[in-house]
Amino acid sequence: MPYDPSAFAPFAVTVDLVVLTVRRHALCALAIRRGEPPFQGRWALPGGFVRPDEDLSQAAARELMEETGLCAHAPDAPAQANGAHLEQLATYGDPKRDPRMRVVSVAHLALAPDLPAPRAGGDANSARWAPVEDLLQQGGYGRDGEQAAPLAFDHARILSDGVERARSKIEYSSLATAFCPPEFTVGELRRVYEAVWGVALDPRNFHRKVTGTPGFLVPTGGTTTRQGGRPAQLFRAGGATLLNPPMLRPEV
Amino acid sequence: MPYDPSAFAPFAVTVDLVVLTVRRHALCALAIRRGEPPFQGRWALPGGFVRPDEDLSQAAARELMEETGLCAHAPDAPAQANGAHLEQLATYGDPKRDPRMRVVSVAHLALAPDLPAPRAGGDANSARWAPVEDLLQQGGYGRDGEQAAPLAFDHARILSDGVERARSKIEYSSLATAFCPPEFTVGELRRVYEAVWGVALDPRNFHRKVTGTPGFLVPTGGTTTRQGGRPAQLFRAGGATLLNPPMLRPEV
DNA sequence: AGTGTTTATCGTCAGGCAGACGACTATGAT
DNA sequence: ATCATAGTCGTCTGCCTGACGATAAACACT
Repeated sequence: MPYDPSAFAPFAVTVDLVVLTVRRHALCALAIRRGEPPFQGRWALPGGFVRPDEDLSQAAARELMEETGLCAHAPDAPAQANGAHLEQLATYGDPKRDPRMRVVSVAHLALAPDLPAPRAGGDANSARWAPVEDLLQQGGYGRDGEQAAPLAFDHARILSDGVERARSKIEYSSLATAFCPPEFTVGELRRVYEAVWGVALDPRNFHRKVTGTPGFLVPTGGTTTRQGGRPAQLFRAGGATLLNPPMLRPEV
Repeated sequence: MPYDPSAFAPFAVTVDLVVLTVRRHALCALAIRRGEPPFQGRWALPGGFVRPDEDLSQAAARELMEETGLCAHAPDAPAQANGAHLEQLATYGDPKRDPRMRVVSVAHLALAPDLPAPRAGGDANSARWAPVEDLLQQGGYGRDGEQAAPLAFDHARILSDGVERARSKIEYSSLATAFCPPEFTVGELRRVYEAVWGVALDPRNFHRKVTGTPGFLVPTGGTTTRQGGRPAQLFRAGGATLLNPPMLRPEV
């Protein structure tokens, strides 16, 4: 019986963002410290309400811009400088997920290159990049000895789902380049895979694989020694989005 | 600025269902004929409002039961007889997707074995299994010569996304068994892959692949000749959910 | 009873790709 | 000059897949 006016209750609809980047060989996510109850003082994912005239992806892109200054290039939007990959992740609507009211949150996943310090309404103290293991471990201690409180709401679940999506998606797509600056070396791309998967990869087999996949990497002609050692070729991301055959994640 | 009460507008939240099955060697979806405006008389996906005290997956399972009589076994629910696979697909929230009001729809994907005739509130004329190509082609003619009007709302997009999810997911998971009855033969499973992908597969290589993947199929000891020809072994779905290495979909 | 048809199942073989790893190159640091 | 670091090119072996031949066990005819 669709659309019987007495049959539906109003919901609040929000977007939450899992913004991932690779910093210092670790997969990190953007976390915001909550300034008000509930969960005051706890870390949470950035997010906010969807506006009445906004599509979900627009709302996610707007939040991403507000929190990080990144322009998202979704599949339907033109690519931009300093852009990030943005895609819908999943929707969370447990009736008790927000103690105040019924909130349905459409989570999005954003992948960005390493950035300068985050900003959150000018308050640098209330936003940070944190390794995802630190954010996900329950009741342990972070690297700085600070007690690691669980994330607010069901954000640990959302973050976990986002990380798993990223881990599996770089297997069969060229998405790992979204973690890299516009020009990058094969070694830098390999370190992205190593950080996201948390494993070590053989540099020689990795080089053979990525340079041998048509459309994955396009040489720019330049070289760099910013990682030390012998100069490495610079590449841009090629047009291919799907990797066939995929990059296999080592098991166990 | 989360949760400023003046900052959010109420939305209606619905679940829509992409219910897929394999009938007569074709991938079919459940379609409901709309009895009221807008899009009166057009075909649409089954769905309905999420109730105030219901989780999204509960709402989807309830709608599935109402429309088909199937009990969903989601990953967190116990398996049941006559059960179907159910998972969240994606969420659609374009401000204009429903002309009457702002509706955010959380689409779910259900996979079911071939069933008896569908029911829709007792009105058999308003629900049917239709090949997905018939539902997705715009302005053509269905097999029975009937003008094929596009699906209501953005349901063609939702159905298309659901079909693509199913097509890709049976590559790397054991999900194709969700289209089969509790006991099935290798040939029946192969016909599922052929119908979902729309290609012909080599029976010998397929047999080697599925019987050689540990945990995919468990022999029950029985045999059947319901497909004609030499008796075939019967199998149940094994415990494995991920196929490694995957079943590769032939390209082109 | 024999013949053809259908479906299932086992085997063989060649090519492609991945993991393991050796060898060499080009830079900066000591 | 030597070392450490990182990048790049090869080789070899084993596994998996695609392409197919061959056999097996049922049913439907004649």
